[in-house]
Amino acid sequence: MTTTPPLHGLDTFALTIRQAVSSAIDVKIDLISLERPRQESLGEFALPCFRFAKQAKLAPPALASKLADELAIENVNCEAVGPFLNFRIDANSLARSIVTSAQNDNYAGDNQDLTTLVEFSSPNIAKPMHIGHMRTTVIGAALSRIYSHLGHDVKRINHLGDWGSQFGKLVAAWQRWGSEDKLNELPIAHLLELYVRYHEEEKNDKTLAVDAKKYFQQLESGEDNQTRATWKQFTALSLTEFDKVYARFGIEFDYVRGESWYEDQLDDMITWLDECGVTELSDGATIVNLEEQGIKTPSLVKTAHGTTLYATRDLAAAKSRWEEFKFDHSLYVVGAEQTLHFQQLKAVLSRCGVEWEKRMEHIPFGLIRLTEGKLSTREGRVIALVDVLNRSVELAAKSIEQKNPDLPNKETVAEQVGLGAIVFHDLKHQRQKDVVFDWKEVLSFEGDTGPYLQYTHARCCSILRRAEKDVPQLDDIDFSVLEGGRELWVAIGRLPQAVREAAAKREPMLIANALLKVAAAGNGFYRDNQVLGTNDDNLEKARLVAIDTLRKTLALGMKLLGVPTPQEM
RNA sequence: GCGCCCGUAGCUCAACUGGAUAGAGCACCUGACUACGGAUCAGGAGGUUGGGGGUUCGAAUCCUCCCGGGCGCACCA
Repeated sequence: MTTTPPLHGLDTFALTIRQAVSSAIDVKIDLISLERPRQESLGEFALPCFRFAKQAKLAPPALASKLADELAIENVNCEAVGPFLNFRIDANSLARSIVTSAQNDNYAGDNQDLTTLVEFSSPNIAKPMHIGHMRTTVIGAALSRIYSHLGHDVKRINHLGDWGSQFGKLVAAWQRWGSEDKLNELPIAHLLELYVRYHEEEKNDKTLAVDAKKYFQQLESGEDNQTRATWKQFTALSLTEFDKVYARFGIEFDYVRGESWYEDQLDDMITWLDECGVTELSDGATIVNLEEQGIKTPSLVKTAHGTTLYATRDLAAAKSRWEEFKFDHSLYVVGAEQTLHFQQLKAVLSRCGVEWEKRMEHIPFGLIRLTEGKLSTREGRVIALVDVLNRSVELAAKSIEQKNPDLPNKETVAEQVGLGAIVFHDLKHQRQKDVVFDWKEVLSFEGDTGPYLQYTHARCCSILRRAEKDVPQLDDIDFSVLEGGRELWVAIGRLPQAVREAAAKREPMLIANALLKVAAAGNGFYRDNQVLGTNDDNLEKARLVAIDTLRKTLALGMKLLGVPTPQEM
């Protein structure tokens, strides 16, 4: 897979500069990596000369100024500032190059021939989705789109929590206190009520736990019994609810496969582990010892009373996916609290001697906490995901009523803005960090927010709409008119690198930050450069193209993140 | 107790993975012309990067020891 990646945005300039420096100081081009100057005013690229000073037998500042004198790069001016060499791209070719590049539909894209699995969202059946599910859903969906844009064949997998002893408990509760009427009316709420009641009464009623175990064994038996029928009903009802949420986020899965989907592969999994010679018995349970892999806690694949566990199912899922997809990458967008589980998973497979285990990767993210403490479904410390969405949309609607009461499609736009705020807020932070859920902050529409991007996008659409003509062809415009937009062109030109880095680090935040810079520069641009009504056809044409390029770039980035792009708001 | 993650402006977060004077938003203060949308823009104030020590040309970033917070540590998922 050593095809050279396509050059987008500032890439062409970076490459030219690196080539020139490489031959000037006789250092392999791979070793020359450009950085960003401290201040944008210094230029677009910087090269710290410390690393090459020794070989050149010059002090870093001397080398920098020597290079500044010697280098002659077309359309690039270089200047030494102390030990740094700063490169500044000629304004005209910057504008021309970036606009041309960003107008391409595949801007920041690639055609990497890879198969990438992304497992994300994965809510539990019979429980409402809460804000804890938001991060995996939003991050997973964003990563999927990013890889897709880079040409990967992406398989989105929703690994529903639809199996396990909890369903024995739920069925036990259902048998005692369940109500068909309530179930039909508010399915998830009723199931949650049963779940909570089970845990309350379990302490005093020992027969509950006995029943729960019995029902789960019935479920696992594979027979077509009453327990299974009940479970199927719960699953279907839950999925209907989940799908409503996914539809609002604009997310589609390629495979909705719960843990139960791997049910008939579990025996084979245990057999396979036995054949690999990695299993042993411990207190009646079947385990895989991982001490040699540096993990003290063994992986438990079968309980003493013969039922399978989370680990068993995930092992089966991993193997099944390998056999089906022969993936290049298999990413698990799952909370950081499950780090040990994934280490164990990979370690077990490693002990079994499979090579593809290395292609599996846990993408952890910090958990969402409330100011009152950790989320707990049982203790009622939850915020339902739909509540967050609804409140945000409601607030967006209010805002529209205030700012733009004549807007057509108010409801649709309110939905787009409300969701955009939430999605962007989630993706703005580094994955790994815990976040404290704060209504005020999540529902903010000002400053570095989703609505800010949407607003900038809408302003562009507005100008283009008022122009009442098609966006001019590129070969028909005078780029010298756009020389003043340096900040904007640089911001747009840096998006492709942000996309590549976001993909490599599995960190959508990098795109979010790059987009904020584009929007900020864009707002400055149309403030300083009046587009319409200048009575200068040449000027208007070029600036229309500029606005269209800004609009297009924002739309691309927002699409990757999952932030809707209304044309008016 | 052991392992992993985190600690940066009053608050929420950045800082190109070792580079230049640590940057944004919120909140606070000041300002924006009958110009394409004020969900915007321009400016001000705000910092001993939790603390000590070390590595080197150079540290928020790397190593080490403390302090503080979070998560996890086999018959739940």
